[in-house]
Amino acid sequence: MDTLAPTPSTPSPQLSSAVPGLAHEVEHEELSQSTSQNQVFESPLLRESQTPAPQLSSQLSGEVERHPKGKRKRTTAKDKAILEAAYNANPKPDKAARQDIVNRVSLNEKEVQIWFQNRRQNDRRKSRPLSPQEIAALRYGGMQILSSDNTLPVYTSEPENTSPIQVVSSLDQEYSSPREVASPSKLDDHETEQNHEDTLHEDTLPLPEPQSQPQEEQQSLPHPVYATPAQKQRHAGDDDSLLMSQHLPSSVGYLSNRWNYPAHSHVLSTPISFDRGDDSFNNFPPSSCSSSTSALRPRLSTGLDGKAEVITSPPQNPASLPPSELQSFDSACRPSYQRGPSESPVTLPPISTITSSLPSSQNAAPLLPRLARGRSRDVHAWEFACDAENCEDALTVQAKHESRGSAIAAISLLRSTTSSTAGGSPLQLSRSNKRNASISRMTPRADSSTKKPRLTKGLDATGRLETPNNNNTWAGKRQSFTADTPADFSHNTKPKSSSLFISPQGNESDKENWSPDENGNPRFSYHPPSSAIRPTNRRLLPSGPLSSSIHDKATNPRRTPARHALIESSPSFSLSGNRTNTGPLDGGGRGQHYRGGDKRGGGGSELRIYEDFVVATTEHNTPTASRRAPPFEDDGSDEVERFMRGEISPSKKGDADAVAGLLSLSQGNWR
DNA sequence: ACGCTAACCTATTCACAAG
DNA sequence: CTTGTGAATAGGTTAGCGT
Repeated sequence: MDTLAPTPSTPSPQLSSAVPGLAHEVEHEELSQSTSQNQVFESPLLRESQTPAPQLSSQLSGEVERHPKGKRKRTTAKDKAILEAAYNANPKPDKAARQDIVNRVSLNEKEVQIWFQNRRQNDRRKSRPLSPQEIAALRYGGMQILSSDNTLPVYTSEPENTSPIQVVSSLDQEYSSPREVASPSKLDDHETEQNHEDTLHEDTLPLPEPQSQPQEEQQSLPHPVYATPAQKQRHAGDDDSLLMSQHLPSSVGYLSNRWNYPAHSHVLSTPISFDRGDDSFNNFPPSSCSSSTSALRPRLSTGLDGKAEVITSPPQNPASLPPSELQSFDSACRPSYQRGPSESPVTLPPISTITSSLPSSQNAAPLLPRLARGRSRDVHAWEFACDAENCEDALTVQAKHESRGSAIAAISLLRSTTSSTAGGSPLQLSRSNKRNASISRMTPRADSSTKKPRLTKGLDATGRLETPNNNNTWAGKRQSFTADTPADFSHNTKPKSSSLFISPQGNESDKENWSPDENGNPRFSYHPPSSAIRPTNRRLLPSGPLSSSIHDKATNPRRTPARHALIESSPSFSLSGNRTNTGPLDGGGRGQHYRGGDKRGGGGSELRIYEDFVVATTEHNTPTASRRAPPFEDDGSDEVERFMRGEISPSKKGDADAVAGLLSLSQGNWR
């Protein structure tokens, strides 16, 4: 929106006179001359009272709308362009660079600094890994699409024409890409199943039918290196990401970017978000181990031949798998995770990478400069490094997910993660933590002082893990949450759900999954229903509340699909009913975003589906589910199939919730 | 070891523009 | 009126420096 309102005085007054529409250079010179003097060290306040500024002030005042107290000036398009260029060149300009920029624009240093800050933040948000909820949301969205795609044909009389998109609930519309729309015909039972399986995993959609080319392409994924953005994208998608990218065109850009993030490191790292995961992730196909993994998996999977096979055995929890298998899983996955060369020393800052990928900018530039930076300020670099380092973690994580949770795996993950994090990069840790900071805030902290606890390695996951008693109290201890997981796996005790939620990283990110109840008391989003407590492999699935909440929201026409999907859905979908502020979407959770009740815990509720029977039971229980899922009710085995077939047609009303609920159900079913 | 400072970051709030 | 986005602010953290 560069449509900044150039105030009437438009042609950037200050310069305009001097340099109306000139190129930056020109502008630069002139400005530099004029501005440098004036603006350079203008007090921050200056902008407000730009008037005072000497010569230009008058002009400036014209250009930049002065914003008295409350009014804010918008950077002019021109300035913005300059800033963008500068940003692309170097997202974190040092003082000199900033100064230079200042000279070129009509902003003072402070403003420039802020601009960059905000820009980075913005960038970060975009590239930020999706939270589980978000992913879930997306996933569901994808599901819808898929289902719709698939299903429609089946159910609708017009198999071919029906554009999936149409079918797609409003929610997804934005997301639905042509691709997704894919072939209506493709659904066959297998497919359906398959879709189901990886649902979002389109890549895995092998489909008997040829059409799914995209998928084929996708399948070829496990490339460690992605030279092109496209590849990255693809990669990202190994699973979810891919899916997302496919599903989310518009927003997607941003979503997909997130996923790409890691890609650039050449490492197929699982999106961090996975790590954070709550179970929602588990449902996801292992991102990194796409094909191979899928093959290995005992659940619905794509055959090597690319055919979707439904493995009746519900996706198991790691627990169900013998260690050996887990191992194999793990190993299987690893290949895809191979560390790229870049992994080691992380040199490339993600953002820069991203930026580099961006068309406009001068790609090359960004990277080097950063390296030069003396301070390790370049968070990105470090983060990235961390990511890279974490690849292993990711792998592990992945493995974990794959395995669905062996205690061992989980533990190892947590530990490794922790250690790596701690040792390697505080940044990352901090980052992840910070990301969730809002959440954390929301969550009552036991320890806490008002201040945020320092993010130190020991404190996080590790600490928790080591904290003994965490395991049991299901309720109060959200913090132990992480720690619990492992235990859960091993024990299969109530916290089972927790296992689901475990964040591989084991750090604060887990908090994301925490959601304070209305009272502010900590609780797991998914409260294990009494049944939950049962020792079994049952896993909680999002459902009822979810759907309900979603439903409500979804119905709100006003909400943009994106929002729905991500924000609103997320909460609902999210295992944790509450999405914390940090929504990716909002990225940072702008306060405004909260409005919608994002904060509200939608979760609060009650819906928890447990793996096995859940489908059956839960469905019944959940209003939404019941509504939508009727078809499933009779037998569990086909549920998925049926679902995919569209019996549950996600009618537009299709409300995400419905779909979501179904999905979750189905998922639960698998598992 | 401390205190400072500068730079960053995240989360939020505010304003504004657009639908 | 709602939503999305950009500009600003507040509170924190970290690293480099000087004492």
